[in-house]
Amino acid sequence: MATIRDVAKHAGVSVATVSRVLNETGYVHEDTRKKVETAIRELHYTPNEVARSLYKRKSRLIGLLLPDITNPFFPELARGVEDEMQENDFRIIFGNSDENMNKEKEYIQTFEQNNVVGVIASTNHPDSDTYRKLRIPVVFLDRTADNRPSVYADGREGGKIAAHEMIARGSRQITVMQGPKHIRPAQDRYQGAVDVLSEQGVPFNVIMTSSFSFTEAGIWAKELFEQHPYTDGVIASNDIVATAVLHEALRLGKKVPEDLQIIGFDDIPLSSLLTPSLTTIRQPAYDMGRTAARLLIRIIENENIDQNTIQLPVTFTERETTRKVEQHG
Amino acid sequence: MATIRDVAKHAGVSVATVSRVLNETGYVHEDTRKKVETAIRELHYTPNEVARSLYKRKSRLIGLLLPDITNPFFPELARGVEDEMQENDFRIIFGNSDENMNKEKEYIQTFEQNNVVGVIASTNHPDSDTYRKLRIPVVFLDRTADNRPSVYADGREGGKIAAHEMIARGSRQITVMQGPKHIRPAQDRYQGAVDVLSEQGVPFNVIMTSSFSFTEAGIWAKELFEQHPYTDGVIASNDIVATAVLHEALRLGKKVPEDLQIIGFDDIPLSSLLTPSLTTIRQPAYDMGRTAARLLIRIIENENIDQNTIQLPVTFTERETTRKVEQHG
DNA sequence: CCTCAATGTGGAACCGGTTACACATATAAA
DNA sequence: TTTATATGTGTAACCGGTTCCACATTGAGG
Repeated sequence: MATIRDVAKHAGVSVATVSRVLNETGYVHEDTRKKVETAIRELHYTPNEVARSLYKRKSRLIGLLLPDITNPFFPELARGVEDEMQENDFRIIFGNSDENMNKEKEYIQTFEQNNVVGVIASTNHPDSDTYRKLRIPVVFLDRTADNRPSVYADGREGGKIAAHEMIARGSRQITVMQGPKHIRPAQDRYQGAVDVLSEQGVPFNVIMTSSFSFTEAGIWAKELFEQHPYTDGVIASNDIVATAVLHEALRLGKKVPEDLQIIGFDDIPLSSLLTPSLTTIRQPAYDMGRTAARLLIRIIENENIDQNTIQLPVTFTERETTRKVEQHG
Repeated sequence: MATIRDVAKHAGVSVATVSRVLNETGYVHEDTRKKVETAIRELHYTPNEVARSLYKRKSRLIGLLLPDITNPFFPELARGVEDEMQENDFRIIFGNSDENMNKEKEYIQTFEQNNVVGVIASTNHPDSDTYRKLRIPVVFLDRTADNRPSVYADGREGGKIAAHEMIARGSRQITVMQGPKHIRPAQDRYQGAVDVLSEQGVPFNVIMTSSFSFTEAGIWAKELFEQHPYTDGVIASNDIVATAVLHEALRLGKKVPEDLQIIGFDDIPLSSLLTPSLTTIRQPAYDMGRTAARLLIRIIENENIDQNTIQLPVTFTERETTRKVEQHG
């Protein structure tokens, strides 16, 4: 690999000059620039980012920490982040945390050790020391932290909408699936739904779940219908469990949406391809990723930020696991 | 951030000594080691990986290049790679190529510039200069290249199995969906299926598709039934299009598997949650990822490799979009 | 008691960039 | 003509680690 000194020698100038043309800083005579550029081309030179990063104490890398990329919601998020970062010449060191604080810590440490300029993290503990002590800008994604940069969708509102729509469509024996306790957005959704249901005096049951994994989703679906065989409406904690519930319901011979309505959460890509296609509370995952990336870049580049925490809207995405609401008027 | 010199001063030794205890190289007196370790702890010192990487010309980073993490097959792959790497103290710089040679080049360049020790890539052009000239070990994942390290599943065999099983289950008007031309594994599957169908003299049609995206999958499904309304068996190029075909078939009122059988490819997590659940040719994605990571690590660590290219088996995963085959005997 | 190998430690060069500073030259203003 | 300023370039220190080499010191073997 050619170094800047090779280029300098080849072009008959000093390394400082080469560095200047590389970075377009300081004065460089037009003729000199040409010579240097030729040398760079001839030697196929590309600057060593590591050396650069060492001196500047800043790389062009950012750290991305997500719970589990195997959950189809997160690839969308990741893709949004990546596309925006790519366009701005930042690259990504990526890790899955499995919602596990130790793994998180390990990754955050790696990020620091590699001089990343910023971090985007979906963590359940934004207030932990790990983040408080971090001297690198962080944007929390799909999570909130008071007054720290974050991009998220309004889970509580989503839960409320789900409950409202479920009631409006006539379900009266609703089951709410409470997502994993330690996952904040899951709890928000749950709370939102429960609030509305209580307020409206609609009876409901709760099924607790402890993960979002595909393998376990089926188990909870079974559990649901064993414990509450007569539910006529399920508000699921995300589209994965909603899919499992739908699957189990059909297996049991229930008619969806006639006997049973289901509302999911997230709107993962497959939701619209299910049969019946899944009614869900959509989160604009890709946009969230892009927005978070954009926010982080602005922070890194020291632009002044008008808005630290950005909330993106959730939208009720009506498909076929809910009945049509009667037109009034 | 504390540096090695801070630690040295604090412990009353030279930086060389600190480095020795850090790396467990050379001779260090037990008492000295203790002093240094205390200093490290007291200053919360962690070595700067960038400085290390600069001198050694090797980091603890590896580059992972996948086509599109939004396709549910790849997160499994990625997860396998990550888990194995994590356990061996390697971290990942990640990028999506969108099967686009320019993006690939860009990422490979970033990888080099950041001194990654190895690369895992799903590329359709393993023989391009980009990879030929790369002086960093590469393992091709989900792709083959003669005699270069690679981990993949036997797509051709998968295609054959699909065709055989389809025939064995009585479909006689088979439609094979030919995946994107530029994606090698897709073509292998296609070829495998076509070979068997031709050989057995079973008539079939072909639908060409040009991507694996969710949004377009629906379009091809529609196209399929417009052009070949009487097909009684679809061999899809992957589970995404298979899902779309299933969706469209049900929408058209077809009975699956009675009127129409469908076989997918990959076995993405959602396949088993569809109704009817999807019969598919399973690729052990997670294992493929782990295996590729393991292979790369062995190459990096210069262990001698008995087997350069590792082929993992595909398995016919019988579910509900195919009929039971009659028991003979 | 002497010699040599094993043990223990520090100084300084090095990795490949960036940049502060010194120094020269050309040009414009006084 | 003198002086201030803009333009152009090079030398060397620096970023924070690792490692080569030189230089003790210690202990075993002869």
